[in-house]
Amino acid sequence: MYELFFQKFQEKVPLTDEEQEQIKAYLTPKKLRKRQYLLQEGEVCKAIAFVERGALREYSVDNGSEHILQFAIEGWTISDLFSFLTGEQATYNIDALEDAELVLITKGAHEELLKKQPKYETYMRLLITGAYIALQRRLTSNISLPVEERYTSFTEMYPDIAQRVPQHMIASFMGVKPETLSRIRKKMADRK
Amino acid sequence: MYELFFQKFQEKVPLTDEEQEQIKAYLTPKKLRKRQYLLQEGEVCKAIAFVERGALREYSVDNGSEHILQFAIEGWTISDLFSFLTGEQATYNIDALEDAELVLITKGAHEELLKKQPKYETYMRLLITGAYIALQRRLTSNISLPVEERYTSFTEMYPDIAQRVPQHMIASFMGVKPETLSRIRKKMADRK
DNA sequence: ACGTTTCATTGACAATAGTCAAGAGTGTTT
DNA sequence: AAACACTCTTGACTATTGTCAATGAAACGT
Repeated sequence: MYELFFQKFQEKVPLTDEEQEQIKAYLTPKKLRKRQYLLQEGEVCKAIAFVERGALREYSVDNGSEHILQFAIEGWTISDLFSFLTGEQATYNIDALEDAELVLITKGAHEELLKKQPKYETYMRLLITGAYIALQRRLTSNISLPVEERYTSFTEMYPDIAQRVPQHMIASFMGVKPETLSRIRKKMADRK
Repeated sequence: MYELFFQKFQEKVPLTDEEQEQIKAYLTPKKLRKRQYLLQEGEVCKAIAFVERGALREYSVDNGSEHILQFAIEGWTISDLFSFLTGEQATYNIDALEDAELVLITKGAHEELLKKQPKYETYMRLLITGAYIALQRRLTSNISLPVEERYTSFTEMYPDIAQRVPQHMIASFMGVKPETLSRIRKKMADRK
């Protein structure tokens, strides 16, 4: 249990067996069925979730239309960090696209681990730094590139997600309508 | 010297006088004239820069057109983090929009401080976490909202930047052409 | 104070993306 | 097997944004 979680952890920060056991004591397993919510807008986000198996999405809703901020498959971490850290209401929803097994770090666990295990703080710092750099790149491509090129680089960067997730969600992730993405794919196919 | 740097630091992590002196020893002051580069695409980013005075921008260039990823005025931190951390070539440019005074944390200083001063690591973690949350919000508004609403929330969120920076750079930051922003502003003005 | 560059605005037109509606194909449930 | 929900595609039309070019105003450097 928690194999993938500790594999990813140790890629960033190596741990002794004792340290691993110590951290393990703070983790909570959770299973989620397809379509089940992990978090709904308006609630307070009570945990950071690491995905051991399955696929989730994080999205906001605006006039009834959904905008996907993030996907998370095996090995990824997902949360509404702002709500988690401040205790304010969440502005995002998180739900399961496939049946999923998660490792939760609750708020209490997070605070204790920060106090007691310096390597946890280092891991968190590196995790967020990586997420920040990835997000900068995504934003850069969003303001710089035409939709077609954004789609191409998405499928190249995340071929696994592109296959597992419905197209209209990829459109939503990219910030365009499903019809638009469909037409772009057609144009790309016609050129070949 | 470094007043604002330590003010911002202590807002996140309080320091004793000795700790402050210890950290101060690792910092490097730097002045930049308007239009001068702090970093050019292709170089390796050698420092994280904190702005004591003045204004900078970070941007990428794509077919001759510039796309602004970030502004940084007094109290903000700016860097090509990916290049800084990995030693790879920078993909962004950073230059001064106004004469500026900076506090630099060089790569060597960063590594030493991480080893010797746990509060520095905590500060970095909190700094990047805040930047990450802000970036998530910006991306959400980019994929969710029409240009006009993005412009309004930009001017409300950063009225100081909106005043100090040329309009075409705000357009670039938002991912639209200067003509488009100009027309949107006209439409907003006409409605009143 | 001068000439030069940078900026913002506007117009005419082209390209791109959104909207609304219909239909076909899948897979699931009962 | 029939009914249903979900997904993707396509067409016709609208709205938004980009492109190119010109102009006037402001800011800048010397």
